[in-house]
Amino acid sequence: MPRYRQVKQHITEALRQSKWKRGQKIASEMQLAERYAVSVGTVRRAVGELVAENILVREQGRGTFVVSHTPDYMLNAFFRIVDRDGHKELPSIRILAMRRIRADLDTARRLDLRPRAMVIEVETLLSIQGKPTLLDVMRLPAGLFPDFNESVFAGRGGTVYGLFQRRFGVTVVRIEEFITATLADARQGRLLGVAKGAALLRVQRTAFTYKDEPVDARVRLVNPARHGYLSVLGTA
Amino acid sequence: MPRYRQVKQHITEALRQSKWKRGQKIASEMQLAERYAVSVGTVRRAVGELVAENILVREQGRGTFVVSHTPDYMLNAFFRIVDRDGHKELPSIRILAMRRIRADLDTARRLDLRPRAMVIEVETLLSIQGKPTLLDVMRLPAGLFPDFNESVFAGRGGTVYGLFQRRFGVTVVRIEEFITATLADARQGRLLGVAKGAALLRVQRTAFTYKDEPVDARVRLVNPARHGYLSVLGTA
DNA sequence: AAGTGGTCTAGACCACCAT
DNA sequence: TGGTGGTCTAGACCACTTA
Repeated sequence: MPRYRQVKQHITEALRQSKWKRGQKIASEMQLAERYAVSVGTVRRAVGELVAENILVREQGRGTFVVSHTPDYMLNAFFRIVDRDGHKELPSIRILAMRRIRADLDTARRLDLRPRAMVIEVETLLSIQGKPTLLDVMRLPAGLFPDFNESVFAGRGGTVYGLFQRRFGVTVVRIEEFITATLADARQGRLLGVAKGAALLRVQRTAFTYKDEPVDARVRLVNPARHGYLSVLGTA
Repeated sequence: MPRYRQVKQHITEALRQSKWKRGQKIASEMQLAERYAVSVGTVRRAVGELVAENILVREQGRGTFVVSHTPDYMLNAFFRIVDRDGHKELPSIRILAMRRIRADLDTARRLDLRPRAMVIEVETLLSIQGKPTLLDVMRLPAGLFPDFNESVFAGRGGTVYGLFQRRFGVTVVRIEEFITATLADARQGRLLGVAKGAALLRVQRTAFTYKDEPVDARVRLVNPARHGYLSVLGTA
Protein backbone atom coordinates (compact mmCIF):
# COMPACT_ATOMS: atom_id res chain seq x y z
CA MET A 1 0.00 0.00 0.00
CA PRO A 2 1.42 3.39 -1.00
CA ARG A 3 2.49 5.73 1.76
CA TYR A 4 -0.14 8.35 1.03
CA ARG A 5 -2.79 5.72 1.70
CA GLN A 6 -1.17 4.84 4.98
CA VAL A 7 -1.09 8.51 5.95
CA LYS A 8 -4.73 8.78 4.94
CA GLN A 9 -5.63 5.83 7.15
CA HIS A 10 -3.73 7.35 10.08
CA ILE A 11 -5.64 10.60 9.68
CA THR A 12 -8.96 8.80 9.33
CA GLU A 13 -8.23 6.80 12.47
CA ALA A 14 -7.41 9.99 14.37
CA LEU A 15 -10.71 11.46 13.19
CA ARG A 16 -12.63 8.37 14.23
CA GLN A 17 -11.06 8.66 17.69
CA SER A 18 -12.08 12.30 17.80
CA LYS A 19 -8.48 13.48 18.12
CA TRP A 20 -9.73 16.44 16.12
CA LYS A 21 -13.32 17.49 16.52
CA ARG A 22 -15.82 18.90 14.05
CA GLY A 23 -14.99 22.35 12.80
CA GLN A 24 -11.52 22.22 14.33
CA LYS A 25 -8.32 22.88 12.48
CA ILE A 26 -6.16 19.78 12.09
CA ALA A 27 -2.37 19.83 12.12
CA SER A 28 -0.80 21.69 9.21
CA GLU A 29 0.53 19.76 6.27
CA MET A 30 4.09 20.46 7.36
CA GLN A 31 3.44 19.11 10.83
CA LEU A 32 1.73 16.02 9.47
CA ALA A 33 4.68 15.44 7.14
CA GLU A 34 7.06 15.49 10.10
CA ARG A 35 4.82 13.32 12.26
CA TYR A 36 4.53 10.60 9.65
CA ALA A 37 8.04 11.10 8.26
CA VAL A 38 6.95 11.69 4.69
CA SER A 39 7.22 14.65 2.34
CA VAL A 40 4.63 17.40 2.25
CA GLY A 41 3.54 16.26 -1.21
CA THR A 42 2.59 12.87 0.15
CA VAL A 43 0.54 14.43 2.94
CA ARG A 44 -1.15 16.68 0.39
CA ARG A 45 -2.25 13.68 -1.58
CA ALA A 46 -3.70 11.96 1.50
CA VAL A 47 -5.49 15.11 2.61
CA GLY A 48 -6.65 15.71 -0.95
CA GLU A 49 -8.49 12.39 -1.01
CA LEU A 50 -10.14 13.12 2.32
CA VAL A 51 -11.23 16.49 0.97
CA ALA A 52 -12.67 14.81 -2.13
CA GLU A 53 -14.61 12.53 0.21
CA ASN A 54 -16.19 15.42 2.12
CA ILE A 55 -14.34 14.55 5.31
CA LEU A 56 -11.97 17.53 5.46
CA VAL A 57 -12.07 21.02 3.99
CA ARG A 58 -9.09 23.17 3.12
CA GLU A 59 -9.10 26.93 3.50
CA GLN A 60 -6.24 28.74 1.90
CA GLY A 61 -4.18 30.72 4.38
CA ARG A 62 -6.11 29.33 7.37
CA GLY A 63 -5.66 25.59 7.53
CA THR A 64 -7.49 22.30 7.03
CA PHE A 65 -10.62 21.60 9.04
CA VAL A 66 -12.86 18.71 9.97
CA VAL A 67 -16.14 19.24 8.14
CA SER A 68 -18.89 20.61 10.29
CA HIS A 69 -22.38 19.50 9.37
CA THR A 70 -23.88 22.94 9.17
CA PRO A 71 -27.16 23.34 7.32
CA ASP A 72 -25.37 24.91 4.35
CA TYR A 73 -22.93 22.03 4.17
CA MET A 74 -25.62 19.37 4.40
CA LEU A 75 -27.60 21.06 1.71
CA ASN A 76 -24.99 20.50 -0.93
CA ALA A 77 -23.32 17.36 0.43
CA PHE A 78 -26.24 15.03 1.06
CA PHE A 79 -29.57 16.65 0.34
CA ARG A 80 -30.83 15.79 -3.12
CA ILE A 81 -34.49 16.76 -3.06
CA VAL A 82 -35.11 19.66 -5.43
CA ASP A 83 -38.18 21.38 -6.82
CA ARG A 84 -39.03 21.29 -10.50
CA ASP A 85 -36.81 24.28 -11.20
CA GLY A 86 -33.86 22.52 -9.61
CA HIS A 87 -33.90 24.67 -6.47
CA LYS A 88 -32.90 23.22 -3.15
CA GLU A 89 -34.06 24.30 0.26
CA LEU A 90 -33.71 22.66 3.67
CA PRO A 91 -37.08 21.54 5.06
CA SER A 92 -38.46 22.36 8.46
CA ILE A 93 -39.01 19.33 10.68
CA ARG A 94 -41.93 18.27 12.85
CA ILE A 95 -41.58 15.18 14.97
CA LEU A 96 -44.49 12.76 14.85
CA ALA A 97 -43.31 9.90 17.05
CA MET A 98 -40.27 8.47 18.76
CA ARG A 99 -39.83 5.08 20.39
CA ARG A 100 -37.28 2.41 21.28
CA ILE A 101 -37.93 -0.91 19.65
CA ARG A 102 -36.13 -4.09 18.77
CA ALA A 103 -34.74 -4.19 15.25
CA ASP A 104 -36.50 -6.35 12.71
CA LEU A 105 -34.28 -8.55 10.56
CA ASP A 106 -33.96 -6.11 7.68
CA THR A 107 -33.11 -3.14 9.89
CA ALA A 108 -30.58 -5.20 11.84
CA ARG A 109 -28.92 -6.24 8.61
CA ARG A 110 -28.78 -2.71 7.27
CA LEU A 111 -27.36 -1.34 10.54
CA ASP A 112 -25.00 -4.27 11.01
CA LEU A 113 -26.56 -5.14 14.40
CA ARG A 114 -27.54 -8.38 16.09
CA PRO A 115 -31.14 -9.40 15.37
CA ARG A 116 -33.51 -7.80 17.87
CA ALA A 117 -30.91 -5.25 19.01
CA MET A 118 -32.36 -2.01 20.38
CA VAL A 119 -32.93 0.76 17.87
CA ILE A 120 -34.41 4.22 18.16
CA GLU A 121 -37.18 4.94 15.70
CA VAL A 122 -38.09 8.52 14.87
CA GLU A 123 -40.88 9.52 12.55
CA THR A 124 -40.90 13.05 11.23
CA LEU A 125 -42.80 15.16 8.75
CA LEU A 126 -40.70 17.60 6.75
CA SER A 127 -42.12 20.67 5.08
CA ILE A 128 -40.70 22.84 2.33
CA GLN A 129 -42.09 26.33 1.99
CA GLY A 130 -44.71 25.42 4.54
CA LYS A 131 -46.02 22.45 2.58
CA PRO A 132 -45.63 18.90 3.91
CA THR A 133 -43.33 17.21 1.42
CA LEU A 134 -41.43 14.36 3.07
CA LEU A 135 -42.50 11.69 5.53
CA ASP A 136 -39.46 10.20 7.19
CA VAL A 137 -38.88 7.14 9.39
CA MET A 138 -35.36 6.94 10.80
CA ARG A 139 -33.86 4.02 12.71
CA LEU A 140 -30.69 4.45 14.73
CA PRO A 141 -28.55 1.96 16.68
CA ALA A 142 -29.42 2.76 20.31
CA GLY A 143 -25.86 2.05 21.42
CA LEU A 144 -24.44 4.90 19.36
CA PHE A 145 -26.94 7.47 20.59
CA PRO A 146 -27.21 7.24 24.40
CA ASP A 147 -29.95 9.33 25.99
CA PHE A 148 -31.47 10.20 22.67
CA ASN A 149 -34.96 11.57 23.35
CA GLU A 150 -37.52 14.03 22.10
CA SER A 151 -36.08 17.02 23.90
CA VAL A 152 -32.58 16.31 22.57
CA PHE A 153 -34.06 16.10 19.11
CA ALA A 154 -36.14 19.23 19.57
CA GLY A 155 -33.07 21.16 20.72
CA ARG A 156 -30.94 20.12 17.78
CA GLY A 157 -30.71 23.66 16.38
CA GLY A 158 -29.92 22.64 12.81
CA THR A 159 -29.87 19.46 10.76
CA VAL A 160 -30.26 15.96 12.14
CA TYR A 161 -26.75 14.94 11.10
CA GLY A 162 -25.46 18.15 12.67
CA LEU A 163 -26.99 16.93 15.94
CA PHE A 164 -25.38 13.50 15.51
CA GLN A 165 -22.01 15.16 15.14
CA ARG A 166 -22.23 17.75 17.93
CA ARG A 167 -24.04 15.72 20.56
CA PHE A 168 -22.90 12.16 19.85
CA GLY A 169 -19.62 12.52 17.96
CA VAL A 170 -21.06 10.62 15.01
CA THR A 171 -19.99 12.11 11.67
CA VAL A 172 -21.86 10.92 8.60
CA VAL A 173 -19.50 10.73 5.63
CA ARG A 174 -21.37 8.62 3.06
CA ILE A 175 -24.93 7.68 2.22
CA GLU A 176 -26.51 5.14 -0.11
CA GLU A 177 -30.04 5.67 -1.35
CA PHE A 178 -32.25 3.14 -3.10
CA ILE A 179 -35.15 4.85 -4.81
CA THR A 180 -38.42 3.30 -5.89
CA ALA A 181 -42.06 4.31 -6.25
CA THR A 182 -45.03 3.33 -4.15
CA LEU A 183 -48.69 4.21 -3.58
CA ALA A 184 -49.82 6.38 -0.68
CA ASP A 185 -51.95 4.70 1.97
CA ALA A 186 -54.62 6.68 3.79
CA ARG A 187 -52.41 7.94 6.62
CA GLN A 188 -49.48 8.84 4.35
CA GLY A 189 -51.86 10.64 2.03
CA ARG A 190 -53.36 12.61 4.89
CA LEU A 191 -49.94 13.67 6.21
CA LEU A 192 -48.53 14.60 2.81
CA GLY A 193 -51.71 16.16 1.50
CA VAL A 194 -52.26 13.76 -1.38
CA ALA A 195 -55.03 11.29 -2.17
CA LYS A 196 -54.87 7.68 -1.07
CA GLY A 197 -53.43 5.76 -4.01
CA ALA A 198 -51.35 8.67 -5.28
CA ALA A 199 -47.82 7.90 -6.49
CA LEU A 200 -45.02 8.63 -4.01
CA LEU A 201 -41.27 8.55 -4.37
CA ARG A 202 -39.71 6.20 -1.82
CA VAL A 203 -36.09 6.81 -0.80
CA GLN A 204 -34.47 4.16 1.36
CA ARG A 205 -31.28 5.54 2.84
CA THR A 206 -28.41 3.99 4.74
CA ALA A 207 -25.89 6.45 6.21
CA PHE A 208 -22.32 5.58 7.20
CA THR A 209 -19.65 7.11 9.40
CA TYR A 210 -15.89 6.45 9.14
CA LYS A 211 -14.83 2.90 8.27
CA ASP A 212 -18.17 2.13 6.64
CA GLU A 213 -20.01 1.81 9.93
CA PRO A 214 -23.77 2.24 9.33
CA VAL A 215 -25.46 4.68 11.68
CA ASP A 216 -28.85 5.48 10.18
CA ALA A 217 -31.36 3.43 8.22
CA ARG A 218 -34.35 5.38 7.04
CA VAL A 219 -37.21 5.42 4.63
CA ARG A 220 -38.41 8.68 3.22
CA LEU A 221 -41.59 9.20 1.20
CA VAL A 222 -41.62 12.22 -1.08
CA ASN A 223 -44.69 14.00 -2.39
CA PRO A 224 -43.81 14.20 -6.10
CA ALA A 225 -46.19 17.05 -6.85
CA ARG A 226 -43.55 19.74 -6.58
CA HIS A 227 -40.30 17.88 -5.79
CA GLY A 228 -38.05 15.11 -7.02
CA TYR A 229 -34.63 13.56 -6.53
CA LEU A 230 -31.70 15.00 -8.48
CA SER A 231 -28.78 12.75 -9.39
CA VAL A 232 -25.71 13.91 -11.31
CA LEU A 233 -23.20 11.45 -12.77
CA GLY A 234 -19.84 12.40 -14.27
CA THR A 235 -17.90 15.67 -14.33
CA ALA A 236 -18.35 17.40 -11.02
CA MET B 1 -6.25 30.15 -14.14
CA PRO B 2 -3.59 27.64 -13.05
CA ARG B 3 -1.58 25.95 -15.75
CA TYR B 4 -2.91 22.47 -15.10
CA ARG B 5 -6.41 23.79 -15.88
CA GLN B 6 -5.18 25.28 -19.12
CA VAL B 7 -3.57 21.98 -20.06
CA LYS B 8 -6.81 20.23 -19.16
CA GLN B 9 -8.77 22.56 -21.42
CA HIS B 10 -6.32 21.98 -24.27
CA ILE B 11 -6.74 18.23 -23.91
CA THR B 12 -10.52 18.51 -23.70
CA GLU B 13 -10.58 20.65 -26.82
CA ALA B 14 -8.46 18.09 -28.66
CA LEU B 15 -10.92 15.39 -27.59
CA ARG B 16 -13.90 17.43 -28.72
CA GLN B 17 -12.26 17.83 -32.11
CA SER B 18 -11.66 14.09 -32.23
CA LYS B 19 -7.88 14.48 -32.43
CA TRP B 20 -7.88 11.27 -30.44
CA LYS B 21 -10.72 8.85 -30.95
CA ARG B 22 -12.48 6.51 -28.57
CA GLY B 23 -10.34 3.69 -27.28
CA GLN B 24 -7.20 5.27 -28.69
CA LYS B 25 -4.05 5.96 -26.74
CA ILE B 26 -3.37 9.67 -26.29
CA ALA B 27 0.09 11.18 -26.19
CA SER B 28 2.22 10.11 -23.23
CA GLU B 29 2.52 12.40 -20.24
CA MET B 30 6.13 13.23 -21.21
CA GLN B 31 5.06 14.20 -24.72
CA LEU B 32 2.19 16.31 -23.42
CA ALA B 33 4.56 18.03 -21.00
CA GLU B 34 6.86 18.99 -23.88
CA ARG B 35 3.99 20.05 -26.14
CA TYR B 36 2.52 22.41 -23.56
CA ALA B 37 5.88 23.39 -22.06
CA VAL B 38 5.03 22.35 -18.51
CA SER B 39 6.43 19.75 -16.15
CA VAL B 40 5.17 16.18 -16.11
CA GLY B 41 3.61 16.76 -12.69
CA THR B 42 1.39 19.47 -14.11
CA VAL B 43 0.26 17.22 -16.96
CA ARG B 44 -0.44 14.46 -14.45
CA ARG B 45 -2.75 16.72 -12.52
CA ALA B 46 -4.68 17.72 -15.67
CA VAL B 47 -4.98 14.12 -16.82
CA GLY B 48 -5.90 13.07 -13.29
CA GLU B 49 -8.94 15.34 -13.31
CA LEU B 50 -10.05 14.03 -16.69
CA VAL B 51 -9.70 10.50 -15.36
CA ALA B 52 -11.80 11.41 -12.31
CA GLU B 53 -14.43 12.72 -14.72
CA ASN B 54 -14.61 9.45 -16.67
CA ILE B 55 -13.19 11.02 -19.81
CA LEU B 56 -9.81 9.27 -19.88
CA VAL B 57 -8.52 6.05 -18.38
CA ARG B 58 -4.94 5.30 -17.39
CA GLU B 59 -3.40 1.87 -17.76
CA GLN B 60 -0.10 1.39 -16.06
CA GLY B 61 2.67 0.44 -18.45
CA ARG B 62 0.46 0.94 -21.53
CA GLY B 63 -0.67 4.53 -21.69
CA THR B 64 -3.70 6.76 -21.26
CA PHE B 65 -6.79 6.15 -23.38
CA VAL B 66 -9.99 7.87 -24.39
CA VAL B 67 -12.82 6.02 -22.67
CA SER B 68 -14.71 3.67 -24.90
CA HIS B 69 -18.39 3.26 -24.11
CA THR B 70 -18.37 -0.49 -23.93
CA PRO B 71 -21.26 -2.22 -22.19
CA ASP B 72 -19.10 -2.91 -19.12
CA TYR B 73 -18.06 0.70 -18.91
CA MET B 74 -21.58 2.05 -19.26
CA LEU B 75 -22.79 -0.33 -16.61
CA ASN B 76 -20.74 1.24 -13.89
CA ALA B 77 -20.43 4.79 -15.23
CA PHE B 78 -24.02 5.73 -15.98
CA PHE B 79 -26.41 2.87 -15.35
CA ARG B 80 -28.02 3.13 -11.92
CA ILE B 81 -30.96 0.75 -12.09
CA VAL B 82 -30.42 -2.16 -9.73
CA ASP B 83 -32.55 -4.98 -8.41
CA ARG B 84 -33.46 -5.26 -4.75
CA ASP B 85 -30.24 -7.10 -3.97
CA GLY B 86 -28.21 -4.27 -5.48
CA HIS B 87 -27.29 -6.24 -8.60
CA LYS B 88 -26.87 -4.49 -11.91
CA GLU B 89 -27.38 -5.95 -15.34
CA LEU B 90 -27.64 -4.30 -18.73
CA PRO B 91 -31.13 -4.63 -20.23
CA SER B 92 -31.96 -5.94 -23.67
CA ILE B 93 -33.63 -3.37 -25.91
CA ARG B 94 -36.67 -3.61 -28.17
CA ILE B 95 -37.53 -0.64 -30.31
CA LEU B 96 -41.19 0.38 -30.30
CA ALA B 97 -41.18 3.49 -32.48
CA MET B 98 -38.93 6.03 -34.12
CA ARG B 99 -39.87 9.31 -35.77
CA ARG B 100 -38.61 12.76 -36.62
CA ILE B 101 -40.61 15.54 -35.05
CA ARG B 102 -40.30 19.17 -34.13
CA ALA B 103 -39.16 19.82 -30.59
CA ASP B 104 -41.73 21.06 -28.11
CA LEU B 105 -40.68 23.97 -25.94
CA ASP B 106 -39.47 21.89 -23.02
CA THR B 107 -37.42 19.53 -25.17
CA ALA B 108 -35.90 22.45 -27.08
CA ARG B 109 -34.91 24.07 -23.81
CA ARG B 110 -33.37 20.90 -22.42
CA LEU B 111 -31.42 20.24 -25.64
CA ASP B 112 -30.45 23.88 -26.08
CA LEU B 113 -32.13 24.04 -29.52
CA ARG B 114 -34.30 26.59 -31.28
CA PRO B 115 -38.02 26.05 -30.66
CA ARG B 116 -39.46 23.62 -33.20
CA ALA B 117 -36.01 22.36 -34.25
CA MET B 118 -35.96 18.82 -35.61
CA VAL B 119 -35.43 16.05 -33.09
CA ILE B 120 -35.36 12.29 -33.40
CA GLU B 121 -37.67 10.51 -31.01
CA VAL B 122 -37.06 6.87 -30.17
CA GLU B 123 -39.28 4.82 -27.93
CA THR B 124 -37.89 1.57 -26.57
CA LEU B 125 -38.85 -1.13 -24.13
CA LEU B 126 -35.99 -2.50 -22.03
CA SER B 127 -36.10 -5.90 -20.40
CA ILE B 128 -33.99 -7.31 -17.61
CA GLN B 129 -33.85 -11.07 -17.27
CA GLY B 130 -36.54 -11.31 -19.90
CA LYS B 131 -38.99 -9.11 -18.00
CA PRO B 132 -40.06 -5.71 -19.36
CA THR B 133 -38.72 -3.24 -16.81
CA LEU B 134 -38.08 0.13 -18.43
CA LEU B 135 -40.08 2.14 -20.93
CA ASP B 136 -37.86 4.76 -22.52
CA VAL B 137 -38.51 7.78 -24.73
CA MET B 138 -35.34 9.41 -26.04
CA ARG B 139 -35.11 12.69 -27.95
CA LEU B 140 -31.97 13.60 -29.86
CA PRO B 141 -30.98 16.75 -31.79
CA ALA B 142 -31.35 15.67 -35.43
CA GLY B 143 -28.35 17.77 -36.44
CA LEU B 144 -25.96 15.75 -34.31
CA PHE B 145 -27.16 12.39 -35.59
CA PRO B 146 -27.37 12.49 -39.39
CA ASP B 147 -28.98 9.46 -41.06
CA PHE B 148 -30.12 8.03 -37.76
CA ASN B 149 -32.70 5.37 -38.53
CA GLU B 150 -34.07 2.07 -37.33
CA SER B 151 -31.48 -0.07 -39.05
CA VAL B 152 -28.62 2.00 -37.63
CA PHE B 153 -30.17 1.59 -34.22
CA ALA B 154 -30.77 -2.11 -34.72
CA GLY B 155 -27.14 -2.63 -35.76
CA ARG B 156 -25.73 -0.81 -32.78
CA GLY B 157 -24.11 -3.94 -31.32
CA GLY B 158 -23.91 -2.68 -27.74
CA THR B 159 -25.22 0.22 -25.73
CA VAL B 160 -26.97 3.27 -27.15
CA TYR B 161 -24.21 5.64 -26.01
CA GLY B 162 -21.68 3.24 -27.52
CA LEU B 163 -23.48 3.73 -30.84
CA PHE B 164 -23.41 7.51 -30.39
CA GLN B 165 -19.68 7.38 -29.91
CA ARG B 166 -18.74 4.94 -32.69
CA ARG B 167 -21.16 6.05 -35.37
CA PHE B 168 -21.59 9.76 -34.67
CA GLY B 169 -18.50 10.77 -32.67
CA VAL B 170 -20.67 11.92 -29.78
CA THR B 171 -19.19 10.98 -26.40
CA VAL B 172 -21.47 11.29 -23.39
CA VAL B 173 -19.47 12.42 -20.36
CA ARG B 174 -22.12 13.57 -17.88
CA ILE B 175 -25.78 12.96 -17.15
CA GLU B 176 -28.32 14.63 -14.90
CA GLU B 177 -31.36 12.71 -13.75
CA PHE B 178 -34.46 14.11 -12.08
CA ILE B 179 -36.47 11.36 -10.45
CA THR B 180 -40.10 11.42 -9.47
CA ALA B 181 -43.02 9.01 -9.21
CA THR B 182 -46.08 8.70 -11.40
CA LEU B 183 -49.05 6.40 -12.07
CA ALA B 184 -49.11 3.98 -14.98
CA ASP B 185 -51.66 4.64 -17.70
CA ALA B 186 -53.25 1.76 -19.59
CA ARG B 187 -50.63 1.53 -22.33
CA GLN B 188 -47.65 1.89 -19.98
CA GLY B 189 -49.15 -0.75 -17.72
CA ARG B 190 -49.62 -3.13 -20.60
CA LEU B 191 -46.05 -2.70 -21.81
CA LEU B 192 -44.49 -2.99 -18.35
CA GLY B 193 -46.77 -5.73 -17.12
CA VAL B 194 -48.34 -3.76 -14.28
CA ALA B 195 -51.89 -2.64 -13.61
CA LYS B 196 -53.20 0.72 -14.72
CA GLY B 197 -52.75 3.06 -11.76
CA ALA B 198 -49.69 1.23 -10.41
CA ALA B 199 -46.82 3.38 -9.11
CA LEU B 200 -43.91 3.87 -11.51
CA LEU B 201 -40.52 5.47 -11.05
CA ARG B 202 -40.00 8.27 -13.57
CA VAL B 203 -36.40 9.19 -14.48
CA GLN B 204 -35.94 12.28 -16.62
CA ARG B 205 -32.41 12.33 -17.98
CA THR B 206 -30.38 14.92 -19.81
CA ALA B 207 -27.03 13.70 -21.17
CA PHE B 208 -24.10 15.97 -22.07
CA THR B 209 -20.97 15.67 -24.16
CA TYR B 210 -17.81 17.80 -23.79
CA LYS B 211 -18.34 21.49 -22.95
CA ASP B 212 -21.75 20.81 -21.42
CA GLU B 213 -23.45 20.37 -24.77
CA PRO B 214 -26.72 18.43 -24.28
CA VAL B 215 -27.20 15.50 -26.66
CA ASP B 216 -30.02 13.38 -25.24
CA ALA B 217 -33.21 14.24 -23.38
CA ARG B 218 -35.16 11.24 -22.27
CA VAL B 219 -37.84 10.02 -19.94
CA ARG B 220 -37.66 6.56 -18.55
CA LEU B 221 -40.38 4.77 -16.61
CA VAL B 222 -39.25 2.00 -14.31
CA ASN B 223 -41.37 -0.89 -13.07
CA PRO B 224 -40.60 -0.72 -9.33
CA ALA B 225 -41.62 -4.32 -8.63
CA ARG B 226 -38.11 -5.67 -8.81
CA HIS B 227 -35.88 -2.66 -9.52
CA GLY B 228 -34.98 0.79 -8.25
CA TYR B 229 -32.48 3.60 -8.66
CA LEU B 230 -29.26 3.48 -6.61
CA SER B 231 -27.55 6.71 -5.62
CA VAL B 232 -24.32 6.90 -3.60
CA LEU B 233 -23.07 10.16 -2.08
CA GLY B 234 -19.67 10.67 -0.48
CA THR B 235 -16.57 8.47 -0.34
CA ALA B 236 -16.13 6.76 -3.66
C1' DA C 1 5.81 39.19 9.29
C1' DA C 2 4.76 34.51 9.94
C1' DG C 3 2.04 30.64 8.81
C1' DT C 4 -1.09 28.23 5.83
C1' DG C 5 -2.60 26.01 1.73
C1' DG C 6 -2.04 26.26 -3.85
C1' DT C 7 0.87 25.67 -7.74
C1' DC C 8 4.84 24.13 -10.21
C1' DT C 9 9.23 22.14 -11.03
C1' DA C 10 12.96 18.53 -11.74
C1' DG C 11 14.31 14.47 -10.73
C1' DA C 12 14.43 9.83 -8.55
C1' DC C 13 12.88 5.08 -8.29
C1' DC C 14 9.25 1.54 -8.94
C1' DA C 15 5.75 -1.64 -11.28
C1' DC C 16 3.99 -2.98 -15.34
C1' DC C 17 3.69 -3.86 -20.35
C1' DA C 18 5.17 -4.65 -24.99
C1' DT C 19 8.80 -6.14 -28.01
C1' DT D 1 15.08 -3.45 -22.93
C1' DG D 2 12.63 0.80 -23.43
C1' DG D 3 8.41 3.20 -22.62
C1' DT D 4 4.50 3.98 -19.76
C1' DG D 5 2.10 5.38 -15.76
C1' DG D 6 2.55 5.34 -10.15
C1' DT D 7 4.83 7.06 -6.16
C1' DC D 8 7.75 10.07 -3.57
C1' DT D 9 10.90 13.70 -2.64
C1' DA D 10 12.81 18.52 -1.79
C1' DG D 11 12.39 22.82 -2.78
C1' DA D 12 10.68 27.11 -5.00
C1' DC D 13 7.32 30.75 -5.38
C1' DC D 14 2.53 32.49 -4.89
C1' DA D 15 -2.05 33.91 -2.63
C1' DC D 16 -4.33 34.38 1.33
C1' DT D 17 -5.22 34.96 6.41
C1' DT D 18 -4.05 36.34 10.91
C1' DA D 19 -1.72 38.80 14.19
